[in-house]
Amino acid sequence: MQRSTKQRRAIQETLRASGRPLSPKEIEELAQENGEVLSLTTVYRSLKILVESGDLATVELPGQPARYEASGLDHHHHFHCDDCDRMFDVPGCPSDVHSLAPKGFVATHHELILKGQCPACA
Amino acid sequence: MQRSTKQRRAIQETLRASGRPLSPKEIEELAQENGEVLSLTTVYRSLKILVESGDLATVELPGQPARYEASGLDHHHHFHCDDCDRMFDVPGCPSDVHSLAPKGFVATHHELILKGQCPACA
DNA sequence: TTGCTATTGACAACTCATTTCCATTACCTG
DNA sequence: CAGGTAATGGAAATGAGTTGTCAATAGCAA
Repeated sequence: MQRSTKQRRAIQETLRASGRPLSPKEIEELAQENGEVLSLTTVYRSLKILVESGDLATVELPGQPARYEASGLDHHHHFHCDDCDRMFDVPGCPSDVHSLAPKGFVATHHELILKGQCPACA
Repeated sequence: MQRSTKQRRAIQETLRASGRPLSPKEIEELAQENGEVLSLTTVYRSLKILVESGDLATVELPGQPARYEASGLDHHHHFHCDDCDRMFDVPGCPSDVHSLAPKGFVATHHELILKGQCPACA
C-alpha cells in the first residue's frame, strides 16, 4: 500500500504552488529551495506513480524534458518562454482547429504551443 | 568547398519526393529502398549542413526525433498520424492564435500539431 | 589522369533524460 | 514501541538520438 511521505507531499505541493507545468528538475530545485529534502530519483519515481494513478498529466515539448501538471484541468494549451525556458498554461483554444486537417485526415486531438516571452522576461 | 555527392543528392531527392517532413532514420530507409547507398551517419552530417546553410528546416514533435523539410514553405502546421507515426504538412493556420496569450505574455510564434489518423490509416 | 582534400561508413563514444539497484531510512499498523 | 515493508538517495545502468574518429573512398580542378 502507498505511504504518505514528506517527499511526495513536497512534490505535490511544489506543483500546486507553482501553478504551471514543471519538469522533474524544476520540481527538485524548487522543492529544495523551499527547504525540502528530495532527490531527483524520488521525483521521477513519484511522478510516474502520480501519472499512473491519474493525479498528474504529462505535458511534452519538443526537444525538452516532459513537464507535469495537475490532471483534470479544462482543455487548454501552453506557452513556452524562449528566454527562461519555463512553461505556462494558456486557457482557451482556437475554435476551428480540426477543420484545418486536409481532406482524408481524421484529426482527433491537437497540441498548440505559443512561444515568445513571459511577463517576467518581456 | 562543398562537393556534390551521390549521398547528398539522395537525401535531398528523398525529401523532395516524399513531400512531408522526414526523420533521419526515415530518410536513410527511404533512400535505401530506392537503391541508394547511404549511412545514417552521413544523413545526420548532411542534415546538419543543410539546416545551417538554410536549405532545410527542422520540424520538432514532442517525444520524437526531429524531422526535416525544405525551408521557405508558406507558414503551415503539421499532422502526426498516431498509427503509422508519420508526419504531414497542413496548410493554413487558425487566425486568432496569438490572441490566446494571456495578458503580459508576448507571443512571437507558435506550433500547432494535429493528431489522429492519416488517409492511409483511417 | 593525377593529386588534393572533402566526404563517407563503420563503430565507438557521448549526451541527457530516465530507470534500476540496493543498502538505509522512516511510515504506519498492531 | 516494534516489526514489516514501502520509500528514499546516490550511484550505476539504460536507451535513444546524435556526434566524433579515422582509415578508405571519390569529387573536382589542373
